[in-house]
Amino acid sequence: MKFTDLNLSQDVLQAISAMGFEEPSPIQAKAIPIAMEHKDMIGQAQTGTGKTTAFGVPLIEQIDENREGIQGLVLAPTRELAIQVAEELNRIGQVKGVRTLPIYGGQDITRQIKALKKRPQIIAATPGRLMDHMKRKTIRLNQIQMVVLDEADEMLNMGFIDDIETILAGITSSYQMMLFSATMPTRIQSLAEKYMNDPEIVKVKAKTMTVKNIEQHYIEIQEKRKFEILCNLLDIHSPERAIVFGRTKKRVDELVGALMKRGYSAEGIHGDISQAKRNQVIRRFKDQTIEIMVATDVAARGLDIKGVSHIYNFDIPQDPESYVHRIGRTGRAGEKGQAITFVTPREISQLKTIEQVTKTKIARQPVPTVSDVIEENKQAAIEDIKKAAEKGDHYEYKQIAENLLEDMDSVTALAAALKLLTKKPDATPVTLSEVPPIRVKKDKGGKKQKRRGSGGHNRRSKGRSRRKYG
DNA sequence: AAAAAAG
Repeated sequence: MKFTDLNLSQDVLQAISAMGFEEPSPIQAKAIPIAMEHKDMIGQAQTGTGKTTAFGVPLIEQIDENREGIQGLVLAPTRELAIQVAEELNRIGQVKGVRTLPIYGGQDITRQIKALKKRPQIIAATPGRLMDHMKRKTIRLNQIQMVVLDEADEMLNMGFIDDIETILAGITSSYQMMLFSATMPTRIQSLAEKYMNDPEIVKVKAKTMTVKNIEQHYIEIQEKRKFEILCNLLDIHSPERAIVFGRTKKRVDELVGALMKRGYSAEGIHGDISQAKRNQVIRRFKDQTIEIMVATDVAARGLDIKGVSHIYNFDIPQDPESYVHRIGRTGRAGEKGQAITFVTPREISQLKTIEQVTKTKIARQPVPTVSDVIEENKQAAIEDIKKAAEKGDHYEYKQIAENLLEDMDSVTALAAALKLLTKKPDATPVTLSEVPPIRVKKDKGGKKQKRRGSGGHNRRSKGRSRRKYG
């Protein structure tokens, strides 16, 4: 099947082909025709299945670019995701002239208000800031024709369901709705029942859900040795782009510091880092100014960055779902990817759970040693010499080399040069502070945790007492 | 216990 079989406008087809797409992914092939008939739709699809284009194409097609007012609304759980969705929609809508504006917290609101005055037809938003605009009446939702809930289960996990309901209640026009979610918990189902009109359900089969082109391994390792081993792995793999996932914000900060101390180009991203900085880190990671991005789970979901060759779970993820999302940042668009998870002996049972739930075998890998690194560096030095020899711009060195060979034999000279070229592993000492252990959820059959009744908004008091030190 | 999201 081709995009040209989907009854799309010339403008959209041209934009898609400029983006380098020819064949729709399974979810796109199913979702686009349904949505084009103005039907409500639920898409159960994991990360990396081409969801954004699946809702983006019908969304853009249905926009009247000559009309004023916001006609399309996409809600996403994280700011980065909102930005990324807006970028993708802008690409799809480029030829047709449909403009999408990202609306998210942490960015100067007057700047957003100014941008809203330029009349985007679509906004891609995180819930909090959108509600802020609604209260300020700087956004009108009386022209909305299509609403998309992206990563709905994650928005549920993050406690956005009430916000979503508030937002939906604030839309005065009638609209078509598309909902995307990797899982379908009851609360999502009831949300769908309440707000959707006889939705068609599109599932992407488990086969395409599992991420086949990602090599998955784990290394059993003591907490204290994690950093050394991470460095060894980075040296051996020399990844094009790598994401290192840590469990806490503090952990991420410390890892970045430690990596930089060892001379790696790494920057961190987590919820306490300013939004401007977060955006900058993503940009720098994309354009390869930095090779390593260290992140909390803020970057686990949905981020679509090309050329992420390696994922390192420095700390094992909380739950199987998080695992799937984290490793899904690699192996995108048919590329190959490697995911390596550090597991301390006490965390082995969690790894087993991940294997069971994801129905994949995660193979154990031996701990890479310093001599592995040196071996790898030797190979790299050899490659460098070969490449330089092929390049042939070393004319000025030839005479020196010949002089040198009068004093010693060629093997000795080359061996010495190779030794000099072989990088030594950096052993700058670093210490990371301890990370609090994960409390393992025990599901003692039947007793389900329930949310407290309505009005049970968990508000944090300002003067919340905090234990200082011991 | 931690993370995200409105300041």
